[in-house]
Order: sequence, then structure tokens, then C-alpha cells
Amino acid sequence: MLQLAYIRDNKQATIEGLKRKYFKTAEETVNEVLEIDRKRRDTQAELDATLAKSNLLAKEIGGLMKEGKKAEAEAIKGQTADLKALSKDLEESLKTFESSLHDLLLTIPNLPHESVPEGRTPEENINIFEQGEFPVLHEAAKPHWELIKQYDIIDFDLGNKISGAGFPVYKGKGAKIQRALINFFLNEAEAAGYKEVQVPILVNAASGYGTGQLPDKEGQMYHATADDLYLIPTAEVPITNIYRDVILSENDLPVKHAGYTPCFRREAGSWGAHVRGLNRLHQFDKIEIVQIRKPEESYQALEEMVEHVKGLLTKLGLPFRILRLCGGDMGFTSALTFDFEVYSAAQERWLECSSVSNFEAYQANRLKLRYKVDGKTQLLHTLNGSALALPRILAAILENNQTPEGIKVPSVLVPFCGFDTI
RNA sequence: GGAGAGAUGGGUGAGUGGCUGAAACCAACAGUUUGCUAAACUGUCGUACUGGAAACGGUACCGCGGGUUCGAAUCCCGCUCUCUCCGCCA
Repeated sequence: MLQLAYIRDNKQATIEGLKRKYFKTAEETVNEVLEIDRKRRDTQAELDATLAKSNLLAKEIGGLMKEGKKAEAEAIKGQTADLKALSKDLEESLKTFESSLHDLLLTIPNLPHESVPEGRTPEENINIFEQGEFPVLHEAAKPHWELIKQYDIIDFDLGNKISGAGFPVYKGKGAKIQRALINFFLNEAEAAGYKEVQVPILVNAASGYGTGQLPDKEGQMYHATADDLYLIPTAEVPITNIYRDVILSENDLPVKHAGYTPCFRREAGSWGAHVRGLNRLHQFDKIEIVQIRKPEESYQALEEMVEHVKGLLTKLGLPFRILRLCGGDMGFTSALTFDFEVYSAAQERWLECSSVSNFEAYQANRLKLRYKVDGKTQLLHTLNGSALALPRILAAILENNQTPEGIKVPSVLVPFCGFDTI
């Protein structure tokens, strides 16, 4: 969440930033925040003064009791009742102000970086990079949802039977190529300096709030209500939350982690003809990279992560483009996001396969993730990116690499899966 | 699931009503000494809110929430979590 002090000192910039993110009630909400904050501080000042008086009297009484001056002590006791009543009242209203302030702050998205383009819809994202030729497919080329049946490598009907729509069963070479992709991505991440972690895929509500999925995306996560745990929509949640309530020292930085996890998304209300096959799933596999950086280094780190993802797609030989997301299309918690889209030749469509973001101090503020500089504690910046999400990469490989004789496996994967053709 | 124990600062751990935001030790950081390393010595060493240009103050926090009291880490109640043993189990 945004820092109160920042909003106080930069009211106009905050409002303008929120508008660029198409936050509807920018002006109204910021004013409300400042108003409640004012009341809160006044109340706190009054409460502190009251408590200070009480503390002083209590000390006096203590001293008198020791000296055996009971009568004098009793006399002072009489004065404390009013203070006590007053401080109780003040405390109550302070709590009210604090919680409404907190609730309000939770509803405010992060502010966009200055380089974020103006715009509201995905059409207004800016294409900043494109690489690779569109493959020329043979006459009988098919979209991946037909290829997977032809080669019997992914079975949606079986998944439907076991779980429901959007839970595919990978079989034989389909399963092995998944495993190959996971190993390839993890190895690449390790080579780039990311320490591998294996994390829980069910998380508590505090973790959901820490990275901002809650309360914003409550309905997007599967919720195991019996134990009040959420299935993660991305490894970002458990990996970043490793550092919740942590104060790092300067030599711990930078933190770079990579982790493979399944991801679960309810995708309520987002199904249609364009989300056939692997294009959208309730459960999918993803390798996530996460960085925790000093504020002054975070944009350099973002660049580094973009380069890493570029490298993966290049090695897989897939045509892709990079979009700089506009303010209206960016995520709730992000300050700057680059989306990677891979070209899936039979569908003749770009498919989002990675999203790399800098959250600046937004998540860190919720997480209370800080470090010490010159004796002062300061919020860190968090970043993450998919490197990569599997299903759409697999869709593109299947479609782009299909030939009448079979599907060519990218050569970098062959050592991992042990075959070069499906 | 049954029984028991516990939750204090980065760690270990003392503290059963006021002089305790909290002993001691360890770790960490800075300095002194020193051919190097090590050791020794000295100092610093929680977080948040709030007032202040700053210096420096105020308040809160010893798992969480209530209560008793002039005063609570310390007493009472509720909750959560952790650990140990037994049972079950990948």
C-alpha cells in the first residue's frame, strides 16, 4: 500500500497517478485519507498527553507508597479516574480512525511510474520490442487443442472427469515436456543468480494481504475455507512473503529467488471461445523469479529481469513481443509492468506468457519488508516476473513447430526430455 | 485425534505488581590495539506512531484480544500458534 507520509507530502501527484491508473475516486479518496489521518493524529496526540499524565501520577503514587505516605497517595488516586475515562474514549476513537484509514489505504492501488504510458485498455499498451519470424505452417496445420488429441499428450476430458474444466491431464511426452520446461527454466534462473526455493502452495490470509492479492482479488483465488488457506495464484505470494516482517541488512541484498509451483486461478467469468485449450487454465505450472532490491536499484533490476525472460524465449526459438503496459491495464500493485507475448502460429494470436513488474515499495509497505541504511530502516522494493508460465509456451511450441512428420522439440529442451520429436 | 509444556529484543535466556523497553551472554556494527589472521578492550546495537528544522521529547508494543489495579512482561479470562510424547500416516 502507499505510504501515508507520501500521500501527505505529495497530494497532487498521488491524485494524478491514481487517475492515470483509472482509479475512479482518486480525488475523493485521497481527500478522505488525509481527513481521517488528520483526525487520527489529533486524537493520538491527545491520547498520548492523557496517558503521559496518568503515568506521571502512577509514578508519584508508587513513590509515596514506598515512603509510607498512604494518605497522600490516596489523595492522588482520586485524580486518575477522569484521566482513565478520557483515555478510554480517546483510545476507542483512535482505533476507529486507524482501522478505517487502513481499510481505505488497502483499496488504493500503486501509483504508476513516470514511464507508464497513458491509456485504459490493452489496445493502448505499447509494443516496445519484437523478435523472431512468424513460422510458415504446412497445409494441414492445426491449433494446439487439436494437436494434443492427435498426439495424445494432453487430455482435457480426463481432467474434466477428475476435477473440471481447465484442469488438463498431461500424458506421456506431454508430461515429459512439461518436466523439461520446468527444469530448463529453473536451470536458467539458477545460472542467472536466482536461488531456488520450494514453497507452500497454500497460504494464509496474511500472505495474501502482504503481496496485495487480498482484498483486491479475493474472488480470484481458491479458498480452502475449512482451514482458511488460499491456493496460490502465483509463486509470487509465498516467495515474497518469506520476507514479510523482515528487516534485512545491506549485505543480504540483493535477494534473488526462483521457484517452480503450480498456480491456481478461479478465472471466474472469464471464459469464452478465445480461451480454448491451454490458453486459460485453472491450474498451471509456472517458474517465478523474485527480486528484492534497494530502491535506487530496482529499475535496473527490472531491466535485468526483462533481459532474462528475453533470453528464455530466444533460446526456445519462439517469436515474441514485449509490451509496456498502460496505466489502465496494469495490475493493482504494480508501478511498471512489461508483458511478454509469444506468437502462437496456428491460432494466429499473441499469448501472454510472462509479466514482469516492479512494485516499488508498495508490497514492501504491506509486508513490512525493510533494510537498514545508516542506522535508519527503509522500505525495500520488490519485483517479480514469470520465467516462464508453461501452458502458453507449450501451445506456441506445439503450433509453431508442427510439421507433417511431427512436432519438433526446441533443441534446448531435448537434453531434458530425451526426445526431439513428438 | 489424546496428553502435556510453552510463547520475552537478530539468537539463547533472566525477569511473579512500580526503580524493566526490559538483566546476562552470543551474534552484528563502529573504533582502539595489532606484521597478517585471531584475541583483547571500548562503544553502538528493537519497532511503530507522534511533536520538533534539529537537538531532543511524548506514547505504545514482552504471541493476540479482553479484564483486575493508581500502576501489568509479571495477576485473571478467552483465543491463536509452536513444541514434546502417544496414535495415525506420505
